[in-house]
Order: sequence, then structure tokens, then C-alpha cells
Amino acid sequence: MNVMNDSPRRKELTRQAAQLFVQAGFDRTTVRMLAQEMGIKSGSLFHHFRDKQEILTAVIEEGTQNALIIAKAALEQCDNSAEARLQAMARAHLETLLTDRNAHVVALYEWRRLDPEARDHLSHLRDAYEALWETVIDEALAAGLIHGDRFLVARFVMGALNWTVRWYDPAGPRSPDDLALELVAMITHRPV
Amino acid sequence: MNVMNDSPRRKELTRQAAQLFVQAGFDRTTVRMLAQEMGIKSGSLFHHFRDKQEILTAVIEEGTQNALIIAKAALEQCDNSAEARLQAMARAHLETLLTDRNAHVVALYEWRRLDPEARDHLSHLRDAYEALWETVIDEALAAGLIHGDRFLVARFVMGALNWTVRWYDPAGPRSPDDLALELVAMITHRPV
DNA sequence: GGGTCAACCAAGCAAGCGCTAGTGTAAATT
DNA sequence: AATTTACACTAGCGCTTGCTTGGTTGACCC
Repeated sequence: MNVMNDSPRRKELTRQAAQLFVQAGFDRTTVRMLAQEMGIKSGSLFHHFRDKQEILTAVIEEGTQNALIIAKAALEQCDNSAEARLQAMARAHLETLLTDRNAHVVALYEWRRLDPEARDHLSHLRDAYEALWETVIDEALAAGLIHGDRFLVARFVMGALNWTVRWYDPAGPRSPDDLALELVAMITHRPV
Repeated sequence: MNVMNDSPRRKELTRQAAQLFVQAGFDRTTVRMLAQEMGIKSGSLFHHFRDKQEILTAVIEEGTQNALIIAKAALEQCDNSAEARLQAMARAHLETLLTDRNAHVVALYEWRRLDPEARDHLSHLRDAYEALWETVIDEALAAGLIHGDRFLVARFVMGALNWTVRWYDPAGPRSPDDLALELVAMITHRPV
């Protein structure tokens, strides 16, 4: 019923929606549940979002955009060595999981619930993020830091990292830094 | 309304359900869709399964049990070297993805839709499978084939492998064997 | 040849779903 | 002072959902 603006109100609602989507899954989160969490009535929700789908899109867009920003910043601030850049990307990835965990869990689990247009739009964002990774991995390959098929190595690393949302406990003894170090050590075969 | 038997009929229905769950997701697959795919009416479905939840449980149970059987067989048939055993586990994992892909995709994506009792029951099966992996990784660590924290290495490897369901194309140029070789090469740092 | 039983069907219920229509109201804008 | 905007409300429509009910069919068994 309204515009797709970027009001702070909408950002906050998106954040709350992400939490519910994680807890119950997108399909089982009703607009009434969302409204209650937001402290409004279900009808009022459609003032901020065209429909339920748009809430899902907003959640994933927010998370992916933040990941992209953080990763770019990390690459700019670190050393130029292939190893340092690899490490910076891994650490950035894991740090994003700390700050935007809900959004990323939703992105991983509910991607298929997006309608085709939204998926198309968001996949460009995701591709941009993955392109960063592939660049860094190419550099590591060129530097002789790692070996193998660039496509496969990239997929394996992304898999290992994305899988962390299923077991990583921010309150546990391991920091994102620890994990990043260990992962890079594993694939470069250098002692931690 | 009926028993939880292991009739071949039920196995076939379970297989068909898995396909629909992959295509549409568990929540969006209605009992009417399931019945139509099975060539029966929606009411008849409840002769074979107590409720919709039980179909999901059956799908995941079937897939996990097969994975466990295949992995055990692979370990028994391969050489005793740590590297061979690592390779055998990776290949077995990827071969299961070929034969039982639907069930495994469902297990990955719809796990959270299980009710607590089913989740408890199935997590024991999954733990048994992961225990196999941890054994093999411990052996590889003891043999000096790989290095690092056993917990983290196991999680990273499981992540890299499980992530393959999101991108691996069985019709593509790479066989499960190729992937297994490349993964083991990556973490042991030996040329392919 | 009566009894059993798995397998199926037609019909429908109660609940819940996403979303809409129409209205109220306080603050901002003109 | 008049108008617009932003945000919220109430009430409920039209539809789908998982599941139940009560009954039929045909193959097999002693």
C-alpha cells in the first residue's frame, strides 16, 4: 500500500522479522505473529511492506549488503599479502555471522521461498560477495599459497564457512579470529 | 490411524514425498499435493502415515540410514591408510548425494520443521554418522596427514561436503571421485 | 464362504491464512 | 487555517490448510 522506503522504522521492523523467521521459519511465521512482535496490528504491517514476501526480501537484502560492506572494508584495511587477504575475508565472514546472524540464517534457509524477481535481484548482491571471495582465492592460488581447482577450492571454503551458522556459538571459547586462523591454516597447511 | 510399518509401499511413497519436499519445501507441500503425486486421495495418505510430520521423519530417516550404511561399507572395503580412509569417507558422502539427493536436501533444509521427539530420534542417527567422520579425522591427525584442532577440522570438512548439495551437478564434468580427491588434496596439501 | 484386513475414497469440518477496505488521528507541510 | 502525510486501527472476506469420518473394495485365509 505504500512506498519501499528505507525509514529507520522499517529497518527495525525488518530486524524483528528476521528473528521470527529464524525461530519459526518463513512459512510458519504469520503476519499476525510479525505484527505482535512489532507491537502493532496485522493490518498495519502492510503500511510498511507491500506483502509478506517483501519482508523476507528486506531481511536478506539487509544482511547481504552488510556482509559485502564489511568484507570490502576488511580487504582495504589489511596487508597486501595473499595470506593476509585470505585471513581478512574469513574473519570478516565470521564477524558478520555475529552481528547479522539472523539475517544470514534466513538467507541460507529461506532463499527458496523468495519469488523469482526478488531472487534475481538478491542473487546479484550475493554474486558480488562471492566474486570477492573468488578474487582472493585466485590470488592465493597465484601466490602458491594453496593449490587445486579454483572453482572447487572456492566452493569448499565457502561451504566450510557458511556451515558455521549451524554450530558456531559466539558465547563459546573460540573467537571469529580463531576460526579464521584455523581455516586458513588448514587450507594453506601452515602451522597456526 | 495405522501402524508405522516398513512396507515397500510406504518406502515408495516416502521417496515421492522427498521429491515434493525438495521442490516446494515441507510447509508448502500440502497433503493434497502429496496424495496426487502418489496417485491416491488425500484421505488415503493417513492410512500410511500418522500425520504430515511422520512423512518428513520417514524421508530424513531413510536418507540418513542409507548414508550410514554406505559410509560403513566404504570404510570396510578400503585400505587401512589414513589417507585412503579419508578419501573413502568423502567419496561415500558424495555418492550418497547422488543416489539419495532428495532425502539429504530435505534433511539439510527441513530439519527444523521436525517436532522435538522426531528430532531427538533422528539426531542419534546423525550423530552416528558424524562419529564415523570424527574417527577418520582423528586417524588422519594421528598420522600427521592433517593438522589443527580436531573439532574445527571436522566441522570445516563436514561443511565443505554438505555444502555440495547446493552446487554439485551430477550431470557435470566432475565425478564424486574427483571431488573427493580434490577435497582430500586440499586439506592434506598433497598434489592431486 | 464368512471373516479379516490393508488400501482406498468422497465429503467436509474447524482453524488459520494473507490480505483488503475503510476509518481515525496526530504531526508536518502549505 | 487548510491540507497532506504517516501510521495505526477494526473488521472480516475468500480461501487453503491438516486432518477426520464413515464407508467401499478386493485380495487372501481357514
